[in-house]
Amino acid sequence: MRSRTTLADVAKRAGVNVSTVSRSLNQETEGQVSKATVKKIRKIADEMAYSPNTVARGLRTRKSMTIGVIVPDLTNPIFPPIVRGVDSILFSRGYSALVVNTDNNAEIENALFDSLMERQVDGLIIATGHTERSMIAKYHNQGVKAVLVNREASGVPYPSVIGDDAAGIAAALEHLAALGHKKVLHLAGPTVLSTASVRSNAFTNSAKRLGLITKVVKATALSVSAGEIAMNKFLDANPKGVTAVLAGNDLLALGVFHALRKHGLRTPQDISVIGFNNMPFSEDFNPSLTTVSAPHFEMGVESARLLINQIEGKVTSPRKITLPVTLVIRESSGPVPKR
Amino acid sequence: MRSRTTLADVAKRAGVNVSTVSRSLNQETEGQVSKATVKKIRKIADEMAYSPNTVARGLRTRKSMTIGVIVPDLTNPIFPPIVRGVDSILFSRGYSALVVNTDNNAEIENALFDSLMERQVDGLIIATGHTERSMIAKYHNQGVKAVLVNREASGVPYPSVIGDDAAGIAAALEHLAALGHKKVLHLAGPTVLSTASVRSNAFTNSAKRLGLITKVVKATALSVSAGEIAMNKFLDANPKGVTAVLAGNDLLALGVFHALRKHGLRTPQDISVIGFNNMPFSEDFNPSLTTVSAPHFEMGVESARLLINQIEGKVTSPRKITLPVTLVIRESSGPVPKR
DNA sequence: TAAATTCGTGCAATCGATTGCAGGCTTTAT
DNA sequence: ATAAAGCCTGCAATCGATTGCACGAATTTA
Repeated sequence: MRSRTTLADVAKRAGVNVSTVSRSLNQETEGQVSKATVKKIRKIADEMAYSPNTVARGLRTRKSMTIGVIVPDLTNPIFPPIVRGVDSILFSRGYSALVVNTDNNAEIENALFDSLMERQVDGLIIATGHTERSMIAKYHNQGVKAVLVNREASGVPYPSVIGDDAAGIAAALEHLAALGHKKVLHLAGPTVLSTASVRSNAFTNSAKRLGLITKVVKATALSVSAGEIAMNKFLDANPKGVTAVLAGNDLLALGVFHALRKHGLRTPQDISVIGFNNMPFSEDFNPSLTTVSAPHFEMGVESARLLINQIEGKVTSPRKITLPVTLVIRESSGPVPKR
Repeated sequence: MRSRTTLADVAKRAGVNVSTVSRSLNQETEGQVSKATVKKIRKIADEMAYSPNTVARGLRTRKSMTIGVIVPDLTNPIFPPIVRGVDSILFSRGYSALVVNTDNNAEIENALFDSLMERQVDGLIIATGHTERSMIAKYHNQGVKAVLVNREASGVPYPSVIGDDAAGIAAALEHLAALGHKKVLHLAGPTVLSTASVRSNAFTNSAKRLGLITKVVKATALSVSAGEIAMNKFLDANPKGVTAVLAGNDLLALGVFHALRKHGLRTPQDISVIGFNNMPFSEDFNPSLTTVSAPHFEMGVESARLLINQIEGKVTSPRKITLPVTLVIRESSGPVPKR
């Protein structure tokens, strides 16, 4: 890389001290310099295509203008919208995002955390879902500013942004009940993941209120293959156990589709399926997936706002933002089959 | 953020100069310090949980250990795998990736480029597809190290990593020809995007070789909605014009599905559809999509390798890496309908 | 044994910004 | 007219590392 023009270069050409150049180019300090000088220096800086060295500035100001965004896996389609939401706010405020993937692995997460700290990130947006509090506690002990997104955060010392999972689950179950379903399976994710346990609890509560007969099975991960395996196992044991499945997320629901197909069952004629997230392309599945739509982009936006407020010491923002979700009814849910 | 322990802190506790600490902790320079001292300092540094300040180091060494990754849009599902491939290599070599989205907008791309330069990135991985050379030329003029990924790069001064699009298109057309198709439509992306124009040319060549009757229509973007709009228009004009469609990518193919459904046509009974990329979940579309599978993760891996070699001045690597692609036959392609 | 190396460590400059302090020059107030 | 206040600008320290150079001590060589 060719070396770029520095403050000193501009200063020399303008015949002034670097400090004057620095003050002239900075919004907050230009008042300390005469209008004429500011104008002259701005012009010269423009001509020389000066642009500040963020690294040098960061060293002096102890602010890197960089935010670490910790997600489990970017190839899970709910995360790109969150990241883009985060980015949209960060960029407009001059920050950049350093996105890292943990693959839900604590060891990797630790290494990534260290790497982010070495890079002097100004804060963290955490979208990983482990209920394990120790990691979060560690961050907090080190005085790290952070916001949690898309994960429950009760008892945790950070603000959070989540979708209204309980309301979403309730809406889904009401929809199934209205279609006449009485026996419903919840295919839950592993309870160590916070979204999984929240949705699982919501399922139990709502189902009881609606008087539904329920079963719950747990998948070992929030993935298509884990969903397929768990559902295959369930169907082998209880071929006619339920008329509907509420999955912990859309990936699990997709796994359910695969399992049902393998068992020769049709959706929704034999069994209805509902997912959660309304992830991209869920409308294009076969059949299109009834699911609870969560506002991932907005979640990213709000979490970035919260974090920046925290960093810049603005008024204390709400500790917890819950965004509304909506049930999107598509082909995969239908009336309970007639006997 | 609480301030972290610095070299000076360790030095004071060890009763030595910072330079000795620095040399002791660095792989390449520890030979300059006595074994005993190294051991003692390492121990103290460990106890004090010292970890280097990348910003300060970067200022001095003029290396930020950061790479800019420029993509059009992270929510396009082919990019997350590329990014993760890039990341897997970068992380293992101590680099971090700063991923930015241009939305195919030149103005935004310029602003992001400037921002990346200010952050002193050591190099760029460019996955945006504009055939526009000016931007790339500008990068090169500024002495920026870069690698292009998933885009044609002939006449451009940077190495590149691409899938073998021509072979993929050929395989797809041979498959259609074998199924008896004679009249095939190519739904191309906008020619300003390099992948679109490469595939379009490959289509024309292969089709001629196979003796197919062809039509080509261009969508205004590589997106589902652009594909749907273009295909609707085509079907309105030529209801029975072709028996198969080869789309420029999977998103366009999905748009074709939508348009066909709207026109009451079945896939593949009435019209076969083939996509390109084998993006995640294309196997779950309705019907599952026959498509050309491109190794996106590996493309990310190879591009990161190429870039690091370039940065670290290793042996000149090949200028262009072409990775093999494979046709994945699924439900959306079938025999030509009988009259 | 003396000279020449080698070894281990410290000193101080450097990377490119920001910023407290000081001082010269105007301007305003008395 | 003179003191007080304000306005500009420069000097120099600082952020936390890396690294060329120097120098005394230890080791090798002749």
